[in-house]
Amino acid sequence: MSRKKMDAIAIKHNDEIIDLQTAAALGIEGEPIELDNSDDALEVLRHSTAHLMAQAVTSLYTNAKFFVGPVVKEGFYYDFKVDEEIGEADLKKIEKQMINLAKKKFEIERYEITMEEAKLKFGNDELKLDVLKRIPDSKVSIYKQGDFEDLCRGPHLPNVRNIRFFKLLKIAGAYRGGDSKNEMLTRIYGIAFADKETLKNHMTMLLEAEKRDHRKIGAEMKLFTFREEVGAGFPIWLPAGARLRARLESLLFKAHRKRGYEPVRGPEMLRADLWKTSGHYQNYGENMYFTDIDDVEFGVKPMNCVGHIKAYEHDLHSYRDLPIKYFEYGVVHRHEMTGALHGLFRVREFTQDDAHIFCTLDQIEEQITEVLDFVDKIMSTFGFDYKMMISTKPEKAVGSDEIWESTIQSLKNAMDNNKLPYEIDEGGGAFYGPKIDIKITDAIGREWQCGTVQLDSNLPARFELEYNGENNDKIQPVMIHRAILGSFERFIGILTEHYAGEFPMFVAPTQVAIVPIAETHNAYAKELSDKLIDLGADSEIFSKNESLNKRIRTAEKGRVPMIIVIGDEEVENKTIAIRDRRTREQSNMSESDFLSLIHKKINEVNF
RNA sequence: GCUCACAUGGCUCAGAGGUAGAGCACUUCCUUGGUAAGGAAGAGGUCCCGGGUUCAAUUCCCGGUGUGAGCUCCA
Repeated sequence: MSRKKMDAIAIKHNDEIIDLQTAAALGIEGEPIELDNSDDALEVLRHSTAHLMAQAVTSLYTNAKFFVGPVVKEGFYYDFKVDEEIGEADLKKIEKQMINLAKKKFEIERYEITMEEAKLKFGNDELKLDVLKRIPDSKVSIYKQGDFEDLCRGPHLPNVRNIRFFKLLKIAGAYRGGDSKNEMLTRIYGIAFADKETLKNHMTMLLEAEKRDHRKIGAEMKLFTFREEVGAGFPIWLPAGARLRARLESLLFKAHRKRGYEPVRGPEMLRADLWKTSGHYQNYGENMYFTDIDDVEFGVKPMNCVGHIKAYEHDLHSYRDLPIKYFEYGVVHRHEMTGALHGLFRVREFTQDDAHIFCTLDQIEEQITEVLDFVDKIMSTFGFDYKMMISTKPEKAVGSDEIWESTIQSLKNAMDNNKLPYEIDEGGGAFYGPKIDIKITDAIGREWQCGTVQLDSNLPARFELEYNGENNDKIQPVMIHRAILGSFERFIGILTEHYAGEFPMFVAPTQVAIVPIAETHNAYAKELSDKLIDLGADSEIFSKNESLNKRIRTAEKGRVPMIIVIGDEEVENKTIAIRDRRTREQSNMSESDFLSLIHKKINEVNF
C-alpha cells in the first residue's frame, strides 16, 4: 500500500464510497478519501461517530437496543431505547465515554452473515429485527469495534481513533420508523468534523442562529407578537413590524405595476361550491376553514386563485389582451398542524404576494422567464443566494397525465433556455399543476423555501375560462400562479434572521434615531423628523428625561440603521452629527447632505 | 395530529401545600447632560383556563389552551 492509502479512510469506487474493510474483502480499488471536511469524508466520519455513540450508550446504560443511525444533512443521529431515562444533561456523560472509547483505538472490523443468521443473532432485539425486515438482501454486514457489534451497511472508518472532533447536540423523541402509531424511541443528534477549528466554527454558527431567532428579535424589536387568547398561528403585527412590512409592500407594489401587473382583490370567504369546482374542497379541504352563512356553506380562502379567476371572468378577453397579470397581497387561512406552527415561519393566517398570469400556451416560456427574472432581482437585492426545484405530480392531483407531462416540460424548457440550474422534486407539485420552488440561502447558510411558480391548466379547464382567438374561436388560457416572497410573514421572519435584526435602511422599521442633547434641541429634532417623513423615512426621537448616555445606549440597542445626535452646535449651524453604530464613531455633515443621503439610501432599491 | 417539557406583573426569570419576589420596562420627582445604563419614590399579578384531592392549591392530580423541541432526510 502506498503512503497515501495509509492515510485514506475509505475509497471512492464508481461514485460510491466504499470503506477500507469492504474494499479489502472484495479487492476493490479506487480514489482514496482522506479524513478532511469533504462530503464523502464527513459521511464516513459521522456514520462512525454515530456508532461510537451507540457503543458509549451501550456501555453506560442497561439493555440498550438500537434502531437506525444515519448521517443526515446537519450531522447524524441514532434512535435507540434503554431502560433508564436519558436527558439533556446526560449528553456530556455520553460524550466523555465516547472520547474514552476512541482512545482505546479499536479497529473497526466488518464481516458478513446471512439474513437467517442475523435474525438469529438479533433474535431478542425487536428494533434490529424491525430493521432487518426492511432489508431486501439475503446477506447483511456487521461492524465490530471492541466488544460492540452493530448491524450496518457502512461505510465506516478503519479505526475509532479517527473520531476526535464531535459534539452531541440534542436529545429528542422520535417514532420508530417515523410513524406516530409506533413507539417513541430516544434520538440523540450529533455532529462531527475532521478538525477542531471547523467544529468550533460550526458550534459558533449554531449559537449565532439561536441569537438570530426571529421570535426573540421580533419581540425585542416589537415587530410582532402572538397571544394565547387570539389563537395559535395568528400573528399580531406591532407598529414597528407593520412599518417594515408596509415598506416591503410599497416597494413591491411599484415593482409589480412596472412589470404590467394589475392589482385585484378577492373576498376572504367564498361559497363552498366554488371550492368544489376548483378542487380545493376535495384536495385541500382538510386544510381549510368552513362556515355556514344563512344555510349556505362558505370556505375561507386558503389561496387567492379563485378570486382572481372571478376577476378574469368579469370581462370577455381577446388574445390581444394576454397576458393578463393580476396581483394581490392575498390574506389566506390554512389549518396547519399544531406541532408545525413556528413563529412567523409557519402560521395559520398569512399574506401572500400572490399573482396569477393568464396567458396563451405560447406565452408560457416567456412569462416564466420574466417571473424568474423578477425573483432574481428581489433575492439579489436582499443578498440571498437561491436555487430552484421543479416539483412534479403528487399523489392527490387533478388533471390528466398528458397535461401534467406537457406542463412539466414547459417549465423545464424555460429553465433550460435560460441556462438556469434546477433539481427535481418528484411528487412535490401542487394538486393542480407542477411548480418551480425557490429555495434561498441566508447569511449563515440556512436554506428556506419562499417563492413558488406554478403552472396550471386544470383550473382554467374547471372554470371553463376562455379568450377569443384570432379567428374568434374560444381558447382556454393557461394560468401561472406565482409568489416571490411567498408570504410576508415567512419572508420577514427570514429577513430578520438573515440580517440579525439589523435591517438595511430601505426596509428598516425606523430609518433614523434622533437624539437631542438637551430639551432646547427638541424643536430641531422634530423639524428633522418632519423633513424625514416628507422623504418617506421614519424616525424616532429619544428625548425622554434620561441621561444622554442612557438615550444613546437605548438608540443603539434599537438596531436603527442611523443614529444622529444634535446639540447647540448642530442647531446653530444646521448640521447633524452621525454616529456609526458599529464603530461608535461620530462624523458631522450638513442637514441638506444628510437629507439627500437618507433619500438616496431609501431609494437605492428598485426591484 | 402524536410524544415529552414548560406556562408566575409589559419583558426575562426566581419561589414555596398556608393567596408572591428580582432585574428591565412603565409613572412621578430630582438631575439639564456632547456619544452604550445618573439618583429617588411609586404603580402594576384571578401565579394560563376548567375540574379534582386537601382544613387550605398558584404549588399535587386530570382535562383544555398556548409555547418549545422532535416526529421527513431509512442498517
